[in-house]
Parts: sequence; C-alpha cells; structure tokens
Amino acid sequence: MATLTFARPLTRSKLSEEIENILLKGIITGELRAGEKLPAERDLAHELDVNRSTVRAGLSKLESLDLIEIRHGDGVYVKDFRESGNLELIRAMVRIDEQQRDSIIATLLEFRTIIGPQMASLAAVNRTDEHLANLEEVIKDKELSVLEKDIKVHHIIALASANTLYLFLLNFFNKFMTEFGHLYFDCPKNRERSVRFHEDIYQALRKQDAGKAAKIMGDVMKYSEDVVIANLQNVKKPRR
Amino acid sequence: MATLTFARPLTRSKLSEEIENILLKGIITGELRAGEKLPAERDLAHELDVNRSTVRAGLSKLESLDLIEIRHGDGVYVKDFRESGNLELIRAMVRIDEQQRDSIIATLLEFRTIIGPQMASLAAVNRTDEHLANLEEVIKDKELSVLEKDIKVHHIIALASANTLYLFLLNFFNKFMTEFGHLYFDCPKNRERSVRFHEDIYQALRKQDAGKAAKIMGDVMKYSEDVVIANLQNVKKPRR
DNA sequence: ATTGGTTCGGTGGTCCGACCATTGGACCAT
DNA sequence: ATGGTCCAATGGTCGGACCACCGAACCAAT
Repeated sequence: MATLTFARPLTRSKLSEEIENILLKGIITGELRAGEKLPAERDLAHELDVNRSTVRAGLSKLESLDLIEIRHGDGVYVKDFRESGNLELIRAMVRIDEQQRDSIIATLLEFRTIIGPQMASLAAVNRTDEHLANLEEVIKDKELSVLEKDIKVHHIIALASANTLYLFLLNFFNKFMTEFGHLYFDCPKNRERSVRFHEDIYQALRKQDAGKAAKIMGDVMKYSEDVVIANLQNVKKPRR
Repeated sequence: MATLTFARPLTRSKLSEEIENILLKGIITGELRAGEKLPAERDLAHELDVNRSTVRAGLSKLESLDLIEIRHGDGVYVKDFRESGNLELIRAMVRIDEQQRDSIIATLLEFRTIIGPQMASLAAVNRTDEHLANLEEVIKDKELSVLEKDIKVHHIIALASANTLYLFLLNFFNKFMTEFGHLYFDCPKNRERSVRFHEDIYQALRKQDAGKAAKIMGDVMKYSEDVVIANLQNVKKPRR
C-alpha cells in the first residue's frame, strides 16, 4: 500500500486565522509600527468584510503571542515584538518570512548543541527506572521511523532531567524537527548515527554516568548541526 | 510624594480568563487527563453559566498555549502538556501552582548562567555603534531604577547578539524579572554589583572583546543566581 | 490656575439566537 | 467488505444588542 509520506495534512485555514496572519505579517514586516493604534474592532470587521467575532478571534491569538495589547474601553495597540516576542513567535516568523528560515534553523541547532549536554547530564543523574524502561521500549520499537524514535528519545531524556524548562524548550525544538527533520533523516548515514546515539545514551543513562551522557549528547548534536547546516546551504535558492 | 512601589497593578480578570484558568488548572493538576474529550462548547457554557462566546474565548487561549486541540465538527481534546507545553506555560504554571515557583525560578537562573556568556560573546562581535550608543544612554539615565536599567541592558545585549532565539529567550526571562526582580534588587549591595556589571560589559562590547564579555556576563549571572537562590530558601514557607 | 467631579462618546467584553461547515457514526446498497 | 448516503453533533461565523470601561472635554469648587 502506498504510504503518502510526502503528503502533508492540508490546512484549510479558518477565517479568523487569515485575519491573524494579515495582522501578523503587518507587525513582523514593520508596516504596523510598535505603539500604533489599530482601528476599532467594528471598523476592522467592516474593512476586512468579516464579523466582529471573527476579528476578535484573530486579535485574541495575536494577544496570546504578545504582539498586541487589547485595552478595554480604549483600543488595540501594537507592541514591539523585539521586546515582547516569545519563542512561539519564531515559528510564526518562519511561516511568514521564508527568507529567515535557514538562519533560524541553524541558530536553533547551535543552541541545542549548547543545552543538550547539560540536559543529558541532568537526566543521567535524575532518571528513574521507569524512564529507562520507556527508553528501551522506544528504541526497540520496530514500528517507529528513526525520526519518530529520535523525537521520543529526546523527549524522555528531557522528562528524566526533571527540569521543566528543558522539557518545554525541547518541545519547541521537536515541533521544528517534525517539520524539518527530513532534511537530516533522509540520509541513511545520519539515521545510522542516530541509532548509535540512542544506544549509547541509553547505556550512559543506565549507568547514571553524567559526564559520558553529556559527551554523547554533545557529539551527536554537533554532528547533526554540521550536517543540517551544510544541507541548508546546498538547497539555498540563489538570490540575485 | 508617595511612590506606591508596593502596589502591583490590580488585575480585574475578564470572565473568559476565569474560564481559561479553571480549565488550565484542571489540565496542569491532571484532573483533566491527556486525550480526554471536553464537553461541547454549548454544554460547557451552560455548566459554567456563561455565554458560548465567552467559553470560546477561553478555549482559544488554551489552544494558543497548545494545551487543547479544537477540532471542527468533532470536539475539544486535552493534549499532554508535557509533550506540547511551551515556555509561556511556565508562566501560567507559576501563576497557578505557587508550590513550584521557587524551583522554577532557580532553574531559570541556572539556565541564564549557561546561555548568558554565549549571548554576550555574540553581542561583542556583532554589536554596532548604535547598540553601543543605546547602551551608554541607558546606563547614564538618571530616571531609571537599577532594575529597569538591568532589564534594558540585557535587552540591548540580546539585540546586539543578532540572534533571534536569544532575544526571545531573554524576553521570557525579563517578564519574570519584572515580577520577581525585587528579590534581588532590594539589596543595595546587589544593586552596586549590577551597576559595575553594566559598566564592565559596556567596555567589553566597546572593545569587541568576546572573551571578556562572556566572562563578565558569566560572573554576574553566577553571582545573582547564588544570591536569589539563597533568598528563596530564606522566605520559603515551612511545610508541615 | 489647579484640583476634583461629571458627562459623554467610543471601545472592548459579554450575551443571545441563528445559520454554515465539518466530522464521525449509523445505515444501506453493492 | 467496500463504498455511498444521510444525520445528528459540534465547532466556526454571523448580526445585533447591551454592559463595562476608558479618555477627553467640560464644569465646579477652591
């Protein structure tokens, strides 16, 4: 049976999301400047030819991203996303501005190289037998692709580190991996490298050897960083 | 004139935010388990005795936090926040579960100690004359408190690093600093330490000395980490 | 001239009831 | 067992109304 791995789930956008994206783009590109006051919801609704509820739904999302400030009785104001922007905004920026995609991914990978060893070290110390069992189960699971395994392995390590911050940072990375991981895992050599990593890190965690865990993590992070960055440069579209 | 520095701005909560918090609490505490299906919006509205629009506003926020998944024509499902939670969720968790507050703040500070030097190093290399001028202006501004200066100084350093990821991570930290910074800056000795830091880091950026910038940042991060963690332990409420 | 109260128009927050769009399941025909 | 059709449930959008709040303008008292 054909697998259709190439077919991404289609995203039929909701109207409110279109509103969100219109304003989002305006803010990121700077057309809507920080401090500027947006038209009233009723006016926006009329201009964009949608209902006020729909506008409000879109604005609500932008407020969650800390890109605007909605003041009851006053109005809606654009914030300076350089001061208030959070990590979720990075994903939105990649969606809007494809120009920046490559450099952002490279930055992410560098960052992972910095914090990965720290997280692995913590995990080696704090891991429970249950974490170890879960890890073994994932590694041996024949149903999973290497990419899926890799994401789960990292997730278990983050859980084992018993550090909420690392866990949520990793979730952020994983959302990118799900989207762009193929850049790395399409190559059999890289898949082999990951399988080896999974086994090695498992042993390090089993022995609770923090130093070894950190080194193993650091090495594989550096390796993947180099590979992906090289890939990005290869497929980079030429700019005049 | 009295300053009222003790008076935090009052938060008159919106109804939709109460809905959000009710469900948020349920999810974080585990009462609402991952995968579980929530009652239909119409039923929720009836149970909570608010309008369906209000329920939708609350659900929309939770969706932004990636805590629930809203499926058109199907229903609303609880996600596993350990897999999907992002940094913004940490702030929500601190708001809901005060028990965890101290350990989370400590974690944040440790983390800052790890990435701070990296960011300072990048800033020393990539800073422009404009960054330097802004930095000087902030440091010399007599109107600002040391806490306000410190936040602005870090923000300029993050901007100078020319790294979107660091910038947005720092924004996240700053939101905590605005709330809990007094734990550190109430003490005159710590304020002096920060003033010295501002001057030193300015000089390092001026000379574009990456190594020195990293060391200066690392030292002050470690210092503040130790101080705040000691403070947290002092004010910790005794448990049973 | 400054301070404090009042009014009023504009704006976001909530409510109501209706209809549209999509989904999942039941049922049926092949 | 497969695919088609229909239906009830559910989220998305709509229009219109009213409430809560803010800011500016104005007024009143000192």
